[in-house]
Amino acid sequence: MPQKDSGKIVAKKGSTFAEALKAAGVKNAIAALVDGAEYDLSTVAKQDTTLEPIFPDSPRGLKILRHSTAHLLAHAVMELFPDARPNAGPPTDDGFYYDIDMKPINQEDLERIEERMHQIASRNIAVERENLSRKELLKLFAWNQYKLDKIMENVPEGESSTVYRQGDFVDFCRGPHVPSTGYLKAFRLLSIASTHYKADENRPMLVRIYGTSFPDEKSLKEFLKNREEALKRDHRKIAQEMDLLVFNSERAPGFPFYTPNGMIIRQELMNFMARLNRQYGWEEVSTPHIYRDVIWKQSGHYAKYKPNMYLFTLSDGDSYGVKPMNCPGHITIFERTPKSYKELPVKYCEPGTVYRYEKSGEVGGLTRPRMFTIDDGHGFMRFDQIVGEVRSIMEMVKATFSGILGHVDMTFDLSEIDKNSPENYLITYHCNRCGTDVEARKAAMEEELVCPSCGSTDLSPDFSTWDTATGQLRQALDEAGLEYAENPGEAAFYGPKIDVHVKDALGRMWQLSTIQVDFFMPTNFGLYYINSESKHDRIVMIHRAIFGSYERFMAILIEHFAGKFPTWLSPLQAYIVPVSEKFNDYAIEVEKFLKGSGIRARADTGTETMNKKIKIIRQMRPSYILVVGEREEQGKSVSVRNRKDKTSVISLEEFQKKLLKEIEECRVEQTL
RNA sequence: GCCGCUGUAGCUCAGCAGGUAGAGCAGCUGAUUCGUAAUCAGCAGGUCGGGGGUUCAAAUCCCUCCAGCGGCUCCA
Repeated sequence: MPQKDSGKIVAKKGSTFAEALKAAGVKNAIAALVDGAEYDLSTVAKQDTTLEPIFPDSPRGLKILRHSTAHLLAHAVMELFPDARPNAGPPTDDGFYYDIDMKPINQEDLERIEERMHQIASRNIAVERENLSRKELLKLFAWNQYKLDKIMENVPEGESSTVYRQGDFVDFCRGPHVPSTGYLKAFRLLSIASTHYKADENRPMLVRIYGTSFPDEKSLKEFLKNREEALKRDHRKIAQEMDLLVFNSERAPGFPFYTPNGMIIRQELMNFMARLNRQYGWEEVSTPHIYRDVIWKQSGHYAKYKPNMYLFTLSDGDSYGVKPMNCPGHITIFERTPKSYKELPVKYCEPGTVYRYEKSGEVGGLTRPRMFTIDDGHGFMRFDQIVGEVRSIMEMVKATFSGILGHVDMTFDLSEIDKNSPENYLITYHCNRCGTDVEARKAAMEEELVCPSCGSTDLSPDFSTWDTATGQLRQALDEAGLEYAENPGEAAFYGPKIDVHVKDALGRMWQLSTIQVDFFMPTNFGLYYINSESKHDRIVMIHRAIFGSYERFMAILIEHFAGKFPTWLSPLQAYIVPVSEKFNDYAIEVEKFLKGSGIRARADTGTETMNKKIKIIRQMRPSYILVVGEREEQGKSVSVRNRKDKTSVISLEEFQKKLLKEIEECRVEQTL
């Protein structure tokens, strides 16, 4: 059993951390924590040192374990492929990888490498840390340009750094690592991929081997089982089985086509959102999909987004762009009349379909399509209204996910400006000579920023607008009692934002909702309102989406529910099977009765046997299977089989009543 | 876009030391009328992703294009 926190352990001067832990009766530790820094167990205390053991089942320990397993991987590769040149092998969220310059390998090679890793692990070779001077390091790794690059980048002239050695294998590394290869027991190589050195297309291609590692076999098995489950739930596979959508790779690569079944789910989600929007004061509008290029120039999308847009020019010379975003359309509606401060906020929403050209290698399934529909909303408001509106949107977010998933496990990010690189953002600059304020995003400018009134180049960034807006987002989160992570540098260039992540049934986090404050576009479009002093004042826009996109959200729901949608979303709510042809009439009667109240019911009067029908319909994942025969016909009842294969006999009217209630309430669990 | 893998019937896949295609399911026809996870028989279905080349002969070998999948953020 892994040990719990064993309180304070002191390594006496001159003894190793391993000895100290042993003396304290601590077993299974793989490293030690001293003042927040991680150390090898072989570290010798320079003075009496208070340390904390790191166990492999803790987050820190797991990282170390996986990092060591990455070394083991490189070690095995070097034994099998002496020409290989390892680059980098870090731990990741659920395992590790190692990037190696070598000839492409196949699945068999992967198995051989894994086998060799087990061999090396069982040799239980000590993993030893050595401190070497820069010069020694460069000499040691003279054979490997990648390591040389790292040494030169990371070890200043005249300084030293560390390597880790296990037998013949040595790696330039900060560590810490497990004491010996024998600590690595439960690991598995998962896949072969490839990657450019430093993610730069112009640099050489490296083989990336992914793997994972756990403290024990049981956790590994669990992980692999989970992974397999995720594969089984792949939305592309289930969407195929349930006939929800198709892709036609020749006619429209990357564009989803919804079939009638898929459209049912999509439509239900849209209805759900439409209702919520009405409830929270978001008015639905509809905007064109194609615009003259002038609007894209004005919005700034051309400057930043042009390579991802579908553009065309007609024979009369007019150029058009298909919309990659909905905001310009909503702005066009908003600006049709001047607005008084009393009218704000104005909130428009639309299930807005956008088209974005994704490079061929980037498209895939519903998560990266080239066309998707955002449950988009743009609020136009005064500065002082941000907090209230953000809070209201947060309520919508909560209502949405607790309503659809039945529980809410969410995390929040507050993405802020990186004040060290103001040039990347649209901010105000204050002229130090004449006091004029000018707004600019320096990174997008070709010439130096000068004061528009006096021509001075002495301008200082003024973060006050950003600070206020960020403060308002923070306040909204605080007032809602939510915990959140603050991420400097993650803001959009036009304003700070809140991102919402939701956990699915497999424990994966998905970024869904986003709430963004925007100063940029209102400026570009010259949006204003008339304040109480009859003066023009600045409009602030909030962009928000709750599902994100219908496509992506559907994909996530498919995987979350493994296709077994709550009844209100299910394309087939009642599948009716007559016991034999004799009862076809009653089956049709049941179908008609249920359909009459809007239930998606289908009687199968085909010539197959009942058993076969039940078997085949399984992949369509109907909510309920109704078997009807003589008894049911006599008693005007149905034999109901739910998704857990529980059967019950109930009167037809009662069934209809209960089903309607289940649908009406968007119940996640079946009630029958 | 780049790298690797893959592309054979509606679906899942076999065939690939080169000798012009095969199975199961789905579909169609007929028989069967059946109480909760596949009744039986027959039929039909593919210019093997597109194009080019090598060859007497290409699904199979070579080139090229297209598409799908996994990666291309985690840094020693």
